[in-house]
Amino acid sequence: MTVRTEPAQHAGMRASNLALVLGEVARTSPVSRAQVAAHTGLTKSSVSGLVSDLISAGLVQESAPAATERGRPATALSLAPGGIAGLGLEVNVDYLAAVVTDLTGMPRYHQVVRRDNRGRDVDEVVADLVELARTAARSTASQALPLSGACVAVPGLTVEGAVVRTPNLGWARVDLADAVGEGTGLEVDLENEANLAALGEMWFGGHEHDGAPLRDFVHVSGEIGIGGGIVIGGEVFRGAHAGAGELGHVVVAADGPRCACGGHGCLERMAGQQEILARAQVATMADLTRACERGDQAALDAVADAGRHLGVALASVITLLDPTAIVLGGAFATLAPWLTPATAASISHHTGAAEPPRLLVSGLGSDAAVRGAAGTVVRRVIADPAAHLARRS
Amino acid sequence: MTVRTEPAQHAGMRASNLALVLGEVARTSPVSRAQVAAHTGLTKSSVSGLVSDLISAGLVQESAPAATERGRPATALSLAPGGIAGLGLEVNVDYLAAVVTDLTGMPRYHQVVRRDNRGRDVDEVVADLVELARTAARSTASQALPLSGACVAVPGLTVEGAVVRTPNLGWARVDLADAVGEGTGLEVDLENEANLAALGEMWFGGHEHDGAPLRDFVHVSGEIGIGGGIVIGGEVFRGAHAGAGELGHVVVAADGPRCACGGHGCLERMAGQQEILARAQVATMADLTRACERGDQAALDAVADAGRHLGVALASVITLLDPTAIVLGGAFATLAPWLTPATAASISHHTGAAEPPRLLVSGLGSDAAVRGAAGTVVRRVIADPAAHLARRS
DNA sequence: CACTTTAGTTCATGACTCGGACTATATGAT
DNA sequence: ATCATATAGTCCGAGTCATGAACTAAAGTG
Repeated sequence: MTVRTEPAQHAGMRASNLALVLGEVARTSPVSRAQVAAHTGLTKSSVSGLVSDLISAGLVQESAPAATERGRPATALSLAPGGIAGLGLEVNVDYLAAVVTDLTGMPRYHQVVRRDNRGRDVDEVVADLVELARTAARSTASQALPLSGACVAVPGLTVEGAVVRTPNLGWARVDLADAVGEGTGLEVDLENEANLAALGEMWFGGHEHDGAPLRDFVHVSGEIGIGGGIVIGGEVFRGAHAGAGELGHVVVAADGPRCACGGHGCLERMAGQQEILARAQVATMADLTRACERGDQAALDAVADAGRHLGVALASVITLLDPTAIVLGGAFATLAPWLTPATAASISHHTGAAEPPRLLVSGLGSDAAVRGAAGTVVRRVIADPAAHLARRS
Repeated sequence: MTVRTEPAQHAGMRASNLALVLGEVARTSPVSRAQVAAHTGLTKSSVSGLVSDLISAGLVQESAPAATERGRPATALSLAPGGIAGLGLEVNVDYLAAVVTDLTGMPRYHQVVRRDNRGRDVDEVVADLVELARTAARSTASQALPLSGACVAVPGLTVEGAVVRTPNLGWARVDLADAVGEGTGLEVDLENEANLAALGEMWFGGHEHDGAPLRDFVHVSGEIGIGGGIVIGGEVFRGAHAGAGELGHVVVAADGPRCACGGHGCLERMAGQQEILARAQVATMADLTRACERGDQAALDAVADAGRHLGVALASVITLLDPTAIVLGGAFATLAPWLTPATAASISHHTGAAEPPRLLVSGLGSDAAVRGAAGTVVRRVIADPAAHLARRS
């Protein structure tokens, strides 16, 4: 039922099959050419030709023949770790970060610069980010890894390479993609931090559902604000104006107080960090965690209450989107031991679903977004190797 | 970023281009071959060949040459009204319905049988539906219209041709697709009534956004229950287990009473027909409409209150899904004059969105789902004409 | 050491689309 | 009238790419 918009030509056929083969290699490596042929439905001869293109492009490598049961041993194919790499960057309220990931998803460079960026001059922060990116690029070059591009995680709404607004950072109309692109010479994309965290969690979080990686889930990131990333069929769901997934502003109390967003009774207003800290009567998240650990009742009550509100929001998410799992990330991951019991109870109190989604806890912490950003770059090459071949020829 | 799963072969290339050309003809008819070539990016010679296949398959027809500015006049192409047709069926709480639609979307047969199907023997109702389908098929045959298939709208959850559960009809595990298929000799699909109503509204409702048909919206159908259909990029969004879009069970009152679904404070429990009628102290929806028309305060209050609750649910839908519009259908369309002011106010009270989606009212009434069902069948042929060519050869 | 089994390559065949040459049919200028 | 120009559509040779069968390669088995 998909509306087709592009003509199918011979080049497109080859591009599609290159992607098919490379995707198979990425998913189940090591594999032989014969296995790829069997899994994809292509013939052995076609696969041979396609693979030789991918090898000469440096995206796939052959390794030592592995003996099979009988017959001629298969030459194993896998993604080439030295083929290309992707640069992930992140601007956030209290840190800047950079990560370089190779084709296999392995991190090859990692740097975090902690500093409160609220109130700082925007140009200064951008300059810091560009410097961080250039250092990462130099390190990558010294490893003889060509960078394919960069992706920046931003805690707010982005449209076509520009930051439109970031509620908790106070930015508006910043041409961040251009700035980083000029500073590094790379193609740069911008994307919402919550969406990238969700993707990072999918690719690198190690969660599984029925033996396969999660493909339909909602990722909740409790940073200063509460963000949400919706992943459907392995892809981020953005809505009509790239504003989808704003879990923090789902209504959890119809008669609730006014939120900074202009609405009333939003989840973020009722269960955001500010509210939890105030109710627990502590100053920082670290203090809150310590208070919970020593069994402080005010802290435990504040967290449980936030968990209940979170459950109300998630109940609506579950009935509307029917995901297979919910992943709690950011501060919610840290608070999970005291938060999730209340959340799970609240979800089941508010839904009648026969098959409730699983409630998982993120293992990546605050790295999820940068790693997702770097992953986005290399995944793009895996999804369309023909474009990469065309660029380097 | 899409994961490719099928090899691209020559036949697939042609199939894709047939769909591309037919889609162009469907979208902008009448068109000339030259225009199709310009819009699709295919060459004139390829388009000629593809069009001649589509004409000999009876899907496209040539009409009289229309004079252009200069040069040789173009032969106009359009969808053939006599090519194929789709049968849409609907089982609902208080009626059965059948509609036949030709390729152009024009209804060629329409029949509704009103009768309360609650409590009736399931086999009897199925037999009635099959009889309705056979009568429709006979009428279609007498018009020399070949039926391509059928689609049944069901007020509940369906999985692979079987009804899993219908809360308001009390059915469970009914192999409806098989029953109708055996009775008519057609390929039969089952689909949720709310989803089909949303599609019907998109294809036949006449709504527009920026000059183009709506492609990202949420359709709310207020029948006995409250259903929701989410359309994203022109396609129904189903979620991981086909359970997405259950707007009726979004939480609108965290401390609300228990709902029939097992949850608490669901929209349907707070603003469903049962609740509205009870609060307005009238017996039927017709009575309610009359009461509203003559300005009865209890009725007006009951409807406004439902509108407020609906607004809370829609506020969450808007922040989560970011649609371009909300379409109110079913009973909500009838009650729109008294309902929408409260709903719109409630939405803006609970969201801080800069660009609130438009709140539209359905023009199709309770026909939306059957027409959507019939449309689904013909759209499938338009989206994949190669499959149709293969079947008839 | 022949036989079987599996992996991967080679090459002729065929199904496409492309692109340019060609025909058809109109309008407008001379 | 006649020619130039513009546009629609067809025809056919050329090029691209997957297929499928025959072939080579490299192991294990009896």
